[in-house]
Amino acid sequence: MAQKSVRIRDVAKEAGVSTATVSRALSNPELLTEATREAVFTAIRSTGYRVNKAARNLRTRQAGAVLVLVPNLGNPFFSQILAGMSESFGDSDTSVLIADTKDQATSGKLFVDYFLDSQVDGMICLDGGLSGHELQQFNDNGLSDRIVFACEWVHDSCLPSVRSDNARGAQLAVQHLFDLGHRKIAHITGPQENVLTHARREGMLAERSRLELPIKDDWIIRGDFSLESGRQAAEKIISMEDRPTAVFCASDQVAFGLMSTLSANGLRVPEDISVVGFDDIELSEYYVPALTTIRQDRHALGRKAASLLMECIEPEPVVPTDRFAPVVVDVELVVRQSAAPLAN
Amino acid sequence: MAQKSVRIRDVAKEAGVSTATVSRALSNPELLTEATREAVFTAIRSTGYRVNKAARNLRTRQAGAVLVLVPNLGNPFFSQILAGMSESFGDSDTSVLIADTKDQATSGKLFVDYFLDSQVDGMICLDGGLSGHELQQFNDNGLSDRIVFACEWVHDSCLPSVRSDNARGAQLAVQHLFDLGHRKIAHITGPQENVLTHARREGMLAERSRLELPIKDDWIIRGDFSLESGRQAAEKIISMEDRPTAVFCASDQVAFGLMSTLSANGLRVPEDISVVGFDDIELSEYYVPALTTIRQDRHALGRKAASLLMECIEPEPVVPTDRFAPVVVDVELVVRQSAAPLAN
DNA sequence: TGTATACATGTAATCGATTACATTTATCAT
DNA sequence: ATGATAAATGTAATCGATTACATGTATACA
Repeated sequence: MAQKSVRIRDVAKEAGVSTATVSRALSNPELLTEATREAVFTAIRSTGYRVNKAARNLRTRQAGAVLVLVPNLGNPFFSQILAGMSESFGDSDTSVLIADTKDQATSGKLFVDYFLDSQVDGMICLDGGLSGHELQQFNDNGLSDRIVFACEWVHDSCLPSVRSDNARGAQLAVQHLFDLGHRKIAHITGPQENVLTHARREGMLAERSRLELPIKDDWIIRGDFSLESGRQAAEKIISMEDRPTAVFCASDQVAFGLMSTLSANGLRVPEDISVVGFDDIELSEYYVPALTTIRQDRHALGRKAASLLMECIEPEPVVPTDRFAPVVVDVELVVRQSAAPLAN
Repeated sequence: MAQKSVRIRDVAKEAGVSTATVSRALSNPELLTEATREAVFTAIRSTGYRVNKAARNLRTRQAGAVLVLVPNLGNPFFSQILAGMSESFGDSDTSVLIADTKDQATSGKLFVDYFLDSQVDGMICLDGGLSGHELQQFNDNGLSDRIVFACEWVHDSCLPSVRSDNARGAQLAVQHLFDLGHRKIAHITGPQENVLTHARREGMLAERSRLELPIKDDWIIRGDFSLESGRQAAEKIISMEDRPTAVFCASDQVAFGLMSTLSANGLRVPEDISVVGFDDIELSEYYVPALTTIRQDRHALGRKAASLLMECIEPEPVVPTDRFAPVVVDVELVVRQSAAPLAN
């Protein structure tokens, strides 16, 4: 690639040892005598040697990289997760490839190809909506032990995953609204087949019936986590004859879309309608009004997913008995201004 | 990596040709007879052969990957750019590594290391704030012809770059406010050393003097593109005795931070203060009020940066005479609700 | 027919690091 | 002193694809 080419042989010559010894100094320093080790490292420094990753990868049959599949990079929700991951991968000099599952340009390529082309050793998938076909391919190629799901997961597959306590989040949201006096609580869901949609919807329904709140079918409005779906939900709500007084949204983005459109139609948040989101992305604090929401510890999600994956793809993976039990990360209610006591 | 190991030799045997022929079928199909080519591809399909990238990379001294340096992945501004890039890289099966320059976890690693470790062939840098030290290292290693800047760039370096017409954007913003009757126009800048800060500030100053608008030093408020800096700027503005009637912000995020805090302090946008942003991220349309802003064609920026880089790192790079002239992408004023006619 | 030329394909060296196995040296018990 | 054992290091095969060079074959032209 570059013009320089200090090879391991050059270092060996410089240090007066064999290439094997140099290699060992790098990967198993404890096998060497203090003295030789020193000599090798001195030679490495004086020659400016850097190991050639391609050669190493070829020989060790590893890629030194992992793939992270993100449903939508445009959603700022994901950045902190990626930061958490790079923290865990940090020292292991594993590179992180990021692919957007919604990206038209790359959609021709199957994700299993990254493995088959020996480009990555493992994958963290933030998209629970992988097609059964894709998953089947992972299975067929014996790759399913190199996948970790984070945030989302695949319903009733037993792949390892890290996730927030979604049901608990939904419960906190509904309870908060209940405590503020609200009884007519609507919910804007995520996309229909999504596992998060399901977990949050069930959590909210459970809490709603525990509190014996009235249930109306059209207070469950289908969305898809996007700003635009929040806008559409707002239009539905505006046109209802029996309007809810509060709305729990499956994501902060939905809440923004909702509030924006309510406001454009003269409905004030929180005076006329209270709104609670889910995620607590950075912007939530700076929206008008500041969004009351459920905080996911995105950094922890990323960090844990990364270390879980590293355990899986290590040469001698530790296989704890509960390998398939999802790692669940706590959520937290963040009270701001978008939900207020019911006016009467 | 996986257990399977169909090697090029296996394909060759299956097709009754030599490994060289198989290799040629893949990289220079036109060298082969129709018949042999067919035979090879049939064998490839029947064996399920996939080229081993590590081996190819080792032999060709290429990495088949590029690095994209992003100043802050949490800023949704960058996602569309990445999408644009992956569109350009799409067919060339180049992998894209993304690194966040603000990422603590990776900050120990110098970016030049990615090259020296032969992990990437080129780099697109969205951060003009690379230290002189880093840049020097690229020079020292003869790597400066493998870098393309996008959005930001390094002042007075002659590295190729793709950028928006920032001065024009600033001009459009000021002119729009002027047309609405505003004369007292403030500006919240980006970080002090940033090239965008400079370009936009100068653009706004030029337009302001062209229109013979009053100039007050404390109407130029230092920010850093972040939500938080918008909040701080709002506090300064609120406490001014001679308040501007309109504010042009160096980024949408700043505008959000600003509006959020103005609003929390009882100042209405746009009735009391008009606000114009810069970027047009997706959320701008859904803020309350919807943000009037300068749209950057992020997709085009990404697409062009990627193809520019590909030209640079091709085996026989085309060296157009104007290699160092920045590629400039048009901007556009998007009128929404955050800027309104001056009330009097 | 013979020779020059272009074209298609094969042979084998090569990219640079890792590691199984071999060898040497040091340590220790008998 | 001798052999056994462990520790340190070296030798050389290997990972899998690419490609310079060699070889073989077909075509054209004299």
